Amino acid sequence: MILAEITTEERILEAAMKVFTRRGFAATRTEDIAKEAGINRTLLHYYFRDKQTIFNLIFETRFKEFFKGLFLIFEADNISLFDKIRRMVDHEITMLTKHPDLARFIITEVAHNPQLLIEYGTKLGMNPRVLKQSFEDLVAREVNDKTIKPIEGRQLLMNIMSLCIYPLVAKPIILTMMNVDERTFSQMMEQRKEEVSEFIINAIKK
Amino acid sequence: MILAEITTEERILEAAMKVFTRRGFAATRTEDIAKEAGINRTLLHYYFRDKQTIFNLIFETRFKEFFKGLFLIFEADNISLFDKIRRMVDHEITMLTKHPDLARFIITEVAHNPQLLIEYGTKLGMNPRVLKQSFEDLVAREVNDKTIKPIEGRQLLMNIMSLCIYPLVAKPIILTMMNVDERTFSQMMEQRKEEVSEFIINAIKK
DNA sequence: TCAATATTTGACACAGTTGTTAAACAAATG
DNA sequence: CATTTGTTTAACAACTGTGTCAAATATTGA
Repeated sequence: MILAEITTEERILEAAMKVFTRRGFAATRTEDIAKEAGINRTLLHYYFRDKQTIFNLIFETRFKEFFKGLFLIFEADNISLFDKIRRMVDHEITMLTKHPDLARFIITEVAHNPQLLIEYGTKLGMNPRVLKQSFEDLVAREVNDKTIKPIEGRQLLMNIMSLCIYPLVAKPIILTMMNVDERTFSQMMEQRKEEVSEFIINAIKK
Repeated sequence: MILAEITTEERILEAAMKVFTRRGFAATRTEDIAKEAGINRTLLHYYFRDKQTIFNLIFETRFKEFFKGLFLIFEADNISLFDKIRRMVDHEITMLTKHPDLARFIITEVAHNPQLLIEYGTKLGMNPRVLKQSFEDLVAREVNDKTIKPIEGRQLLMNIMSLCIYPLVAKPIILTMMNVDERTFSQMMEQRKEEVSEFIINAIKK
């Protein structure tokens, strides 16, 4: 086995990532993962105990992917609110465009099993309340200084997340309803990277 | 069987609605539906052929629930853009707050089987393109008249939908991440009915 | 009360999924 | 070449879920 090549173990994880993310835990068959990886089911158990074990590995990775960058921006200090918004929007849309099924996957799995959020959240050392608080404080300060219109930090945060995440979550619906192809959709998302930040800033600036 | 009482058939459909909406098709067991309805599995097959039949009935109902009101507003004539936005936002948030799992259900089922959207869309006589076009025309006119900042109709539409729908879709995540209880969440959604329209209008008005 | 209808029980066949095992085979590595 | 490691094949047991059926029982309406 040459080092530069990807190992079978990685191929399996890669395949599991695809299938689990597309179909979710319940609808995924281990056979589907094996087929996607180009191996058979026995080999899958040779490397990993069972379906649940693989899922946990995948979920941890994808969970991190979904939240990590965002929390880095939350933490970032000495950045103006508007710049923070610009960074968040750009990061979220860029990341989700690269992984179009990621948000839907995380949301539906957490909806089916809310415990996952607690478990992997703490496992990755996230402290939502502290980080969220820092953003809410930042917003409250700007409101107080009357540099932006009055708005609650958590409502603004929800708005930012909504505008970035929803289009990807609802992508299968949007493609049909708006009658656009994959290529056009990508262009629309590209366009949003700029426009959404300005949309938000226009909405709140005085 | 007294007429005023709900029939067993209705009890089953009611139960199926709850379970399917919460868990989706793949993760739902007919046993779960029977238990939720307080009857046994055999009776379920006595009234309905099979799981798929029940699912189709449920999906059609919920699909209509999700899209109907929105399309009515789309169609509505002689309404200013801003009023149309206000109506859409109010309707969407009100409807989704009443049915918190509805949006996630429709989105995930359509993501698993895009054909559903085509099938039930045409079945219910929706013509997305025509309706969407009327909205895009309205926006284009306002942009042309320079009464609002330049924005594509479809981007604006996506923004409106995002701001209304995402918070409900991501509710299980938001509850934990923002550390709020059901009651507080409801209040936040109530607040959004007013604030989101104004947020949008501020974002686009000149 | 009688007959029709609704509901439960228990059993069953069938299909699908999961996880395991033994044996054979292939590839790579010393 | 001999050995280890990776992989496939085939078969299997256990379990779960679906759909069906016959018989027994309960409920209702005529």
